[in-house]
Amino acid sequence: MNPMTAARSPYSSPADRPQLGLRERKKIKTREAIRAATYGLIKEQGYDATTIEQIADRAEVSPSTVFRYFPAKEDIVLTDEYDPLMAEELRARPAGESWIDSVRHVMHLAIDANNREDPEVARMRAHLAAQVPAVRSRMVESMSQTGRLLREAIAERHGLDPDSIEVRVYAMSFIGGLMETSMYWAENGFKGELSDLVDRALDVLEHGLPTEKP
Amino acid sequence: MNPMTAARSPYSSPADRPQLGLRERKKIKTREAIRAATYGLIKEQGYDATTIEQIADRAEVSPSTVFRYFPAKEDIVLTDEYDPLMAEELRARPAGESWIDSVRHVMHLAIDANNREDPEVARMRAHLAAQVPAVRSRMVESMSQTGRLLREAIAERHGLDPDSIEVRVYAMSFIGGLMETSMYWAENGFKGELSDLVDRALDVLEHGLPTEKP
DNA sequence: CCATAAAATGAGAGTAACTCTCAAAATGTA
DNA sequence: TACATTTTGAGAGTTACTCTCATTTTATGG
Repeated sequence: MNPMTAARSPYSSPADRPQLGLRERKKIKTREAIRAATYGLIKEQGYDATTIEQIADRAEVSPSTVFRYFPAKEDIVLTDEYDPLMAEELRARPAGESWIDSVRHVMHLAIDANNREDPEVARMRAHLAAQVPAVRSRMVESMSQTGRLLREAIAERHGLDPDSIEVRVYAMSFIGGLMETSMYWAENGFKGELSDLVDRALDVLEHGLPTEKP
Repeated sequence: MNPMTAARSPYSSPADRPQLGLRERKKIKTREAIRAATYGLIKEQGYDATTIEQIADRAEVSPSTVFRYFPAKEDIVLTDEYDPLMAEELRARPAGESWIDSVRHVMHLAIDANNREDPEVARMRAHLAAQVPAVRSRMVESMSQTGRLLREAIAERHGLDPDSIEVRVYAMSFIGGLMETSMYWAENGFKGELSDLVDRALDVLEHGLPTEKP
């Protein structure tokens, strides 16, 4: 599942593209050039002030090419390719483990992988999602997509129909809760560990609100 | 709160604009003309094929005016002005009543009001939200906005900080669950009563998933 | 190594949703 | 009726995105 600030595949180090043809390697380089240009420009000017033309210029490709690699501007900063991996990971968890513990485990995995990759980019994504409606919206869409995988994992565990309203509502309430966790993190200046916030969020999703104020 | 397919204020019948000046009355008429034109065109051609220019033509105003009344195309079909009313209603519920029951009550109120107003439009909104990403996205934004009001009501009831991650996550999980309910309703051809689906959704949000498959 | 197929790129034209500005028209008020 | 205020329309400009087609670049088989 989307760890809310997901980057590339957790296991894709720069070294793992060995016997790819020149064509494929070039494509990867272009993709990364576009992304790097975009992050750079956004850091300098902000999201809205950054145009596709500027991105294309800095990445040394044409605007057409930018759109060939990413369907929309928001996707340049967001796209994560490994949501399916996480869903798989979820399903691979021992059947005896409680649902919440499985989610917790997978979320921690994802966050760790992400931090190992590029913690700054991870924060930038969360920040953009919190600030820019278009980015946030795209992120919600992406997480909802993942929600469909979630449903199946949930349904399997609980012996329910993945298309029942119960499972759908349950899955989406998780998505909503985790999305909000990311927003909270960004809005509060990335204070503390994201994993700790996720733990607190999962507690709420499991048990509801704590009974009394501390 | 957004009853997922909200229309105008539940209490605004055509008769309730009595001693408004000519100016105000005209504005309301223009607003409704734009909306009517939009719904008509969408029904005929679909959302994407309907342009602002066509809408302006049919409503007999200029495109500029359309944008003056609605900030974006999606807002023409969505805008509901009474989310705050629902939040107020929520807070007005007896303090002894359980949180879930309060939400249930208010949701039923909203759905009823909506059905009384224009059930076809209510369905059309849900349908568009399910089909058109831009509309769905705008709806999520709108519900999240409402979420902020929700937080306060929740915090008040539970004696918690409305800005704590716990309350935020809890509120957003409700939003997510109710949003999904609307999608489910639309995707399944509006079969059955929306209120019944909402009840089932709230059960899940309160108690988690049912233990066994029927 | 060369010819040829296949894929990727760039250039350019086109669309549609907005935004801004300014002058004209409609309305309210004295 | 005159004047101030508000609302509207017209038009120009920006930008994200789409489509098409010619050109370049890479892969492949002889």
